[in-house]
Amino acid sequence: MPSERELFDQRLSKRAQLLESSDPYPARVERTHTAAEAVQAFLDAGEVDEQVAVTVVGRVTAQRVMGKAAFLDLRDQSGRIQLHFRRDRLEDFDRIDLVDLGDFLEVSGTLFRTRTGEVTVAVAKWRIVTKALRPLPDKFHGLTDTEARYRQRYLDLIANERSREVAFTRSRVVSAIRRFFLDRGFLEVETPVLQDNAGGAAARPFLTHHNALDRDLAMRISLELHLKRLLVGGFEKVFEIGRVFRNEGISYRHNPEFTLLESYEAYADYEDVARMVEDLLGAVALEVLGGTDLTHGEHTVSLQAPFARTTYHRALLDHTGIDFYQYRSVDALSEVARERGVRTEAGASWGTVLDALMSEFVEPKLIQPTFIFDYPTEISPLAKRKVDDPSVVERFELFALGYEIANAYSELNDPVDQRDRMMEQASKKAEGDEEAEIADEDFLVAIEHGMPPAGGLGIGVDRVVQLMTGEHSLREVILFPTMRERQAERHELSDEDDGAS
RNA sequence: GGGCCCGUAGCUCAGCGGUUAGAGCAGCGGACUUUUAAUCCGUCGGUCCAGGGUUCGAAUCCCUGCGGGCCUACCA
Repeated sequence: MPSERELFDQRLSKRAQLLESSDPYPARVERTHTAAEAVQAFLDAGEVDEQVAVTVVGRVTAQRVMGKAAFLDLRDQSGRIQLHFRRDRLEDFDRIDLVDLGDFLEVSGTLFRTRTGEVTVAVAKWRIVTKALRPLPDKFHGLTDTEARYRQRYLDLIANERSREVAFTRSRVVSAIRRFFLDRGFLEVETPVLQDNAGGAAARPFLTHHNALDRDLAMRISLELHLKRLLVGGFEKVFEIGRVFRNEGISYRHNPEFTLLESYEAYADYEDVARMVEDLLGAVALEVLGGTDLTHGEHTVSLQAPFARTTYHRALLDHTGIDFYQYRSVDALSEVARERGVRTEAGASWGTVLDALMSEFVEPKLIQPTFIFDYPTEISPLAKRKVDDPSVVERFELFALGYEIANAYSELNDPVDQRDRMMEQASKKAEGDEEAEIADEDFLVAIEHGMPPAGGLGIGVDRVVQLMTGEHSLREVILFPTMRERQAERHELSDEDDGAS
């Protein structure tokens, strides 16, 4: 019955038939072994047929029915195990007609090895524990339609081993990061997602509204300003792994919500943080991959410390021949940028033009992990100035495979300088720069009470997962990436009568 | 945002101006008690993304829209 409607109705009617004698959705199921454990138990018991009894549960992924016998494949999270049903052993053998691919079964029996060598459950007792109403993707070709893979990730996870692997790797990356910080004595905290003002990064926020308070709120774009308040409060090492939201374009490198790690350590500076980042990435790679080398297409990247280091000024000079100290005005700088084919927008600031040059000529070349130190003050309003050159700050970014992995500074804790720089950002914002930093008065008041010298760090966790998995698109490492709204869903089949047909 | 490509059965795909749009898998009926992409016979199944246009004739060509992918630009 090929139309979606017919397939659905057919399964509904099987469900109704099951209901006559049993519950196709029981709350309680038995399980003595996972699929993998069952096979192992058979091996451990000396591979004697029909000796080891197991009860396994899982989803039916293949059926090979032969009149008086049937083989079904049952899959659980641990793997797959084959089931053998025989008419001469089962009074309810014919009920396998009510089983469809995708149903969940609870099966008890003993283990044996088939003629072709596969460890198999000789089924003595079985029942359907979840009746599925919609068909699964093609058992052989799987699900390849990228849109369907993202919109219906559960189908992707059923059909594609790789998608499961990436999800597992992501989980391991996050727990490795968390363990790294906890082991170093950092306190894990959670700070507000809903805020008066979204600050701490150059990005546009999502805006929302609290009805009871009749108050507009913004969703956070970074974790920074609240974590620093905790430094004021006396915590010396804090970190947060949390979702942030940026109201910007969507691409294979950008999702409107992504996971950011930020850490702050009192009495450390950015040099200390750089060493910590080397340790962190090495530790994560070791735990997730078992080594510090990883291959990405034609590139082999080594996360073995120490990473290459250069400065913003040096890197730009090396890759473009531009010595930005020679071009102190926006106009002069824009002119050389234009000569090199970098178009700059009308209201672009000096720092923005520099950043455009870096993005164009330097960052794509940074395949091996490379620290870029000492950023222009103008594009780093929350970082502490270098003592010997106030036009640059103690800030580094770490690049690998051509994209930014980490961003860190010696945190600006002079409240007067901070206020001045926030006001400068605020006036840019007033002039129409939507990504300029806001002046957060509450934050300024906080640091006016004294924030200890500290090294801060931000890492895009999704990017680290990309690095570790070798996935090209961010959407492959985010289980449910943001998608455009889909109109005219044609999936609403269930509001017909649910028994009959 | 710009450029290129894609959208046909539940899934994977063919058909690219000419009868009534096809195949494999899945489904349904039948045969088959150790199969594993089971096999064999039969069979059901389509808003060819949507709307408009060109044409004697459109899944096929053109336009618009919707959705997606890749590349590119900003951010992490």
